[in-house]
Amino acid sequence: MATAKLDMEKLVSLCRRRGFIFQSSEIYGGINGFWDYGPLGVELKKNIKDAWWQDMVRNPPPGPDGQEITMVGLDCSIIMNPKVWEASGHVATFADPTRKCSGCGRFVRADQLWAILAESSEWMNSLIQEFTPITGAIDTPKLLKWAQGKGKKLAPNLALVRNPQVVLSFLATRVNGQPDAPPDLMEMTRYLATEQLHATGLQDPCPLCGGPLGEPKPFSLMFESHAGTEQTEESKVYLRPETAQGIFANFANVVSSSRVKLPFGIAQIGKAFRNEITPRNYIFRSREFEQMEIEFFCHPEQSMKWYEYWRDLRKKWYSTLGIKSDNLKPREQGKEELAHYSIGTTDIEYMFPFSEDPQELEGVAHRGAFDLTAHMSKSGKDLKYFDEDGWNALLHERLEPLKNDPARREEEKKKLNREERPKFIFTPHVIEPSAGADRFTLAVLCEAYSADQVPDADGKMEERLVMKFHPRLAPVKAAILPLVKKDGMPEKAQGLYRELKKHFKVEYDDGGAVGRRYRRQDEIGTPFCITIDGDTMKDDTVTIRDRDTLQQRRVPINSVLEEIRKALMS
RNA sequence: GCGGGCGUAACUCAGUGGUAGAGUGCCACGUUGCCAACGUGGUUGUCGUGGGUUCAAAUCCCAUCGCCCGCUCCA
Repeated sequence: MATAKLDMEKLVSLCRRRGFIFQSSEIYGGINGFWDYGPLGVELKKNIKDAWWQDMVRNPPPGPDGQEITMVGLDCSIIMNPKVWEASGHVATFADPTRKCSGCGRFVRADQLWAILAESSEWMNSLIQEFTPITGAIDTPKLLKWAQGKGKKLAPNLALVRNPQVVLSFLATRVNGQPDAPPDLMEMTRYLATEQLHATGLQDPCPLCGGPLGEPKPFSLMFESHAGTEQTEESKVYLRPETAQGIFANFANVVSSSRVKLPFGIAQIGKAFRNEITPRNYIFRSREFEQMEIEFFCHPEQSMKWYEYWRDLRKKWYSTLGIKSDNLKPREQGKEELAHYSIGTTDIEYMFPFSEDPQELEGVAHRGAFDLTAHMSKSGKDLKYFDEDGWNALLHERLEPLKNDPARREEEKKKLNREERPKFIFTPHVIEPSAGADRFTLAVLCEAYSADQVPDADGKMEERLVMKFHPRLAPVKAAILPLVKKDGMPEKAQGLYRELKKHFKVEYDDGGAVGRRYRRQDEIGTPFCITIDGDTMKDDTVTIRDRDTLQQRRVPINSVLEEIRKALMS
């Protein structure tokens, strides 16, 4: 743990120093849970998003039966009609009134308070054995003893524990005042939680520490804003907490406009916002983040096959971009963990250095027909799919034999329309591979970070900091370096630089000794250094230095483009 | 949100009431023919922020913001 934490700090420091990631609004003291990508960070993240788009949308691998699969893209607005979030369940789920304990600061769902107190509150379970609520009898000495013993440990902020004399006297007044209506368990508990009855009225206790709970307040993980001039409840809008709902809301548009047939997927990369209670672990859990999501629509009967396809494909994708499989942990969620709509979910997790446990990079969820059904019922629009191919095939099969008997043919057609056609109209099931672009960027940074030993000019071994990015993801693909700043080398090098920058992000650097320049490139993970030396001037060859092996190869200057391209395809 | 720790240059850090520092980096010039070379010169600060105590505050006190760790939350 100690070494893991150290690595993380070094990584954060490197990312700041070299311009990968900055804290947002730093000159104003920063803002918790928001991050900026610097000049190198933006290249890295863009490469990640481009790789995803290329490999999943433009060139997805064949499906489970070797067939080509259909993928299209979408880019939806961040703010949508708020009804979208009512339909998806986000408004309901997050509008749950929550109460904050002023003692320990923890939050309790208001509607679950008494259930939690009755079932899983440790101090309540202990306290309940000290009195006999059925008769309403109160054993004051027993309660006092509890308050001074077990109570001190279990419920340090409970009024009874903090000030037993006063609390018990309030309770006694109540019991003696209305002997015909003894307090029930709930009322008695509230008395025991109340220290200043006249000032505050009866209090509800925190199930964890016994402290008084505040008023219920709706706690939403969604950021709110207003659209339009008036800031009223009617103009309230939300910043999307996920990109997925924009896809569902556009399902019918895509089907009717782009000639796609089931099964097919819709992909989207975009920002999402969640007002996380505790943003933590660098860019891992931030309040503004970017998702790379696919909603893959398929026939319900084939959905398990597609679920497995995406689960396996998505894990493999991370490996092809240089994430060691040892650090990648697919984890099938347990039944109790699953969201209520999900038939199955696999989290693809990564062993980040900041945690002993693997943390989620991506969730591949089988969402069934939940989302389309929800939007159908909320919007009143038909989002079912009509399998025309299947229907036409059936028509052909049944009507072809009757082609010489028009009357029977017509009759059979009517019958099929009545009895068989509805079977080809259904709500597709959805497989959702939902990846975090920032989380993967962080994983790539963690995975790439390494220190090795290399000999310096005197042959002495010394530490070298190197970011071993996959060439495809590296923010800079190659550095063009004149060995020395004379004899026409800079000019020659600049010529090559101008040629290469048409194709890739490359850097030109003629400052200082070449060794220093190599190390600088190592630290930002540039896979290749192209050096122009004296021989280049004679025979138009250059050396290509490999970041990881430090080996140099001499190649013709006009083959450099192809050499880099080859590495990017690997 | 609670508890604990921390906050000084781009980075790592020293500085415990009396002139704000070091190393690294970065920039320029010279030199330099292959792995953080060398020389010379230069560069960087609201000491996180605000207030208080004091003749005097990076240093002591209070508040606040941010970061880290733990709790909690994570559809």
